[in-house]
Amino acid sequence: MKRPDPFQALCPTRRILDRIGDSWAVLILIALGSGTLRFNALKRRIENISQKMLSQTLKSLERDGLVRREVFATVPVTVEYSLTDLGRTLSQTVNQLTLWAEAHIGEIEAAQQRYDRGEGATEPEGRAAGGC
Amino acid sequence: MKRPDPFQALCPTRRILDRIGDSWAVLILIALGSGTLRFNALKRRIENISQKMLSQTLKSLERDGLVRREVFATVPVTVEYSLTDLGRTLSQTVNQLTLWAEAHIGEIEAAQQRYDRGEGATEPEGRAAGGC
DNA sequence: CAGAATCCCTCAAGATACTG
DNA sequence: CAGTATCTTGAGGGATTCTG
Repeated sequence: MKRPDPFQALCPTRRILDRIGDSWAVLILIALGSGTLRFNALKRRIENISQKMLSQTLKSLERDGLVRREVFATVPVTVEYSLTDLGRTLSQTVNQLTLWAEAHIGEIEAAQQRYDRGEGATEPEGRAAGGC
Repeated sequence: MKRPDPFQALCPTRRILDRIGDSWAVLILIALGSGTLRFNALKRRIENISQKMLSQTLKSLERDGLVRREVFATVPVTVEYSLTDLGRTLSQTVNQLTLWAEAHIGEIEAAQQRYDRGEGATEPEGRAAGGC
């Protein structure tokens, strides 16, 4: 049997990779990883996301079966978003990535400074490394 | 201590996530995961990548300390690319993602069809439709 | 509150051509 | 072979406005 080849542009696996490539989608997955959230709560949680991108990304995540959308007929209407079982497994996998990032961010920044020092970096760099 | 918060736009962790978001970078990481490759070999391996994006992405991966570039003074010149130790650990982490993708592509495609069909059903279908 | 619909504009990526 | 240097485009995303 043939395994999916991510190097071929039309490969389904490639499509998943592209979804991960969507920064907003990943942030939503992470945000919902710690529990159900309403639309505006999600918007407040993820700094700088526009409501357009939020609703658009949520819709495509729902379409992929990763996020569940529940509407409650209150006044005004209430909409809750949560991860499906499938979404939860992806969210956990993505979390591995953020763990890697947190563990290795220091090495990466060190490498960058080394690199920039080797090439024609004429600017006196004053960047502070470390957490947020 | 303060943990990195990926929801803040300037967070280092967010920058790593964005790097993963770079589809070409991920494909290069995967390609080099199975061994050293020369520039044009890499280009042949990854369908549809332009030489511009290849050299550009390689440069930033090198800057991040993920990829090692070695030049041999042959005629014409030979350049070999390989993963650093750091790059290898990231490549393996990314591989988890492709494994997830291969395992769940069927569920996702089923969900999409359900959604496109007027979002009536809620039954989880386990049928696999993947494969390139 | 939870979105849909518009306009608008940048900038990332492709195509092409040239070089050491 | 292994790149660099321009030019051009188009679609992704921001800002804004409107609605059930």
